Amino acid sequence: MDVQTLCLAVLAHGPASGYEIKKELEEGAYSHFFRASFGSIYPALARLAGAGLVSGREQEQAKRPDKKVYKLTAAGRRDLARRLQGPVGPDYVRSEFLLALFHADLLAPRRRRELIADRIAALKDCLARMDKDAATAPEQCRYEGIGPAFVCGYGHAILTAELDYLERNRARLEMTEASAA
Amino acid sequence: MDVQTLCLAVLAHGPASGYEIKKELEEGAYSHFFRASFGSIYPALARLAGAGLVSGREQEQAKRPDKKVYKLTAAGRRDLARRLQGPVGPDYVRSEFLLALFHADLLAPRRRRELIADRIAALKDCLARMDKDAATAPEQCRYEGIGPAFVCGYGHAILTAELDYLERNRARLEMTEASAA
DNA sequence: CATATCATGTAAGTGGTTACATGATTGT
DNA sequence: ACAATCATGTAACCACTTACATGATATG
Repeated sequence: MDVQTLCLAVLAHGPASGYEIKKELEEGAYSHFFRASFGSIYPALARLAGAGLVSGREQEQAKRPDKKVYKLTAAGRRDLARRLQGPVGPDYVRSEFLLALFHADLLAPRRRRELIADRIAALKDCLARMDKDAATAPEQCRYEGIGPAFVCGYGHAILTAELDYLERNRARLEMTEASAA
Repeated sequence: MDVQTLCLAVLAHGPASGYEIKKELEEGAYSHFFRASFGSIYPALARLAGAGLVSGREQEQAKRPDKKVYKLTAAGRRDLARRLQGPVGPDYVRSEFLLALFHADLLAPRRRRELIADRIAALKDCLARMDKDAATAPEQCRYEGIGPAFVCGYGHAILTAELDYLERNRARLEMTEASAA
């Protein structure tokens, strides 16, 4: 699953520029299950346009640089649907946090506490943003429909479980080596 | 966080060959938060050996190809500890499953059912294996100590939350377009 | 006065995967 | 017979990231 498919997917919810797609990926709902940088988004968009799957139109802006707003073509929407029919690969997860905690025995107690505290803060922050997003104007939301709602609920459930686990079990890990032995 | 660090991490729990490290990564506890292929493991091991962080010794085997068993040197263990002190980056997740469900409106009802059913089966399978592993001989386990136990519990909590969410909410998604509209 | 946001794009570099090469042994 | 497991390694390829190039406007 490459960045091209990802751009197609974001554009399925409405027109956007490369810059806006990036923002969507790092702040929006997609941030929980995908990522991409400018260096891959812009070339992907150019190739999609070349293949006729998206159409871009230059848009002038007052007091801001011009931007190229892309939108899905009919062919692009069909292509996305076709790509989503294909077999889904397994989730790919890479967590430096869990790698570090897996080796808690090599970590100083304060380092363990720091890791856990930071993660708890990040989880709370993320959950707060999700709750706020869900509360504000369900009509004017960029993502409507059953799919986004289902996936957001999925992400919310995972984050809640993580937070719950950490709060219940942090004491086990934060003991000093001496008391743990 | 590269494959070298990962190899160092696996070897911190005991000596292993490249082949065994790969198995550990796709079947063992690490599979939940990291991945790597032979094409990256063997060169990583060679470079670690060159840097004196691991030492390899050829081991002949009856009725099996020879293998090179690597183990951490004192310098390697120090180096791993140092690497784990560094700031941990954010988790990297890439889920084709969630990308597909995010666009449930482009999926046929039976496709949605198929995706959910497959995922539920995979989750149950994974949880069953974890429960079995946890039950059998805590003494002879490759991974002992608080770190692995904590991380396994973490993974278990996430998988359980996913399974729970899917079973509670699958009906929302599996309705036909007609009844959903 | 410096930093952040908005905005697009390219080039170099990297870190990885896939496929290939090789071959005995064990299970179906 | 055929596929899977055990076992190591290389080479070609690929997608993606980082850094660079450019520049206006807003914010602290």
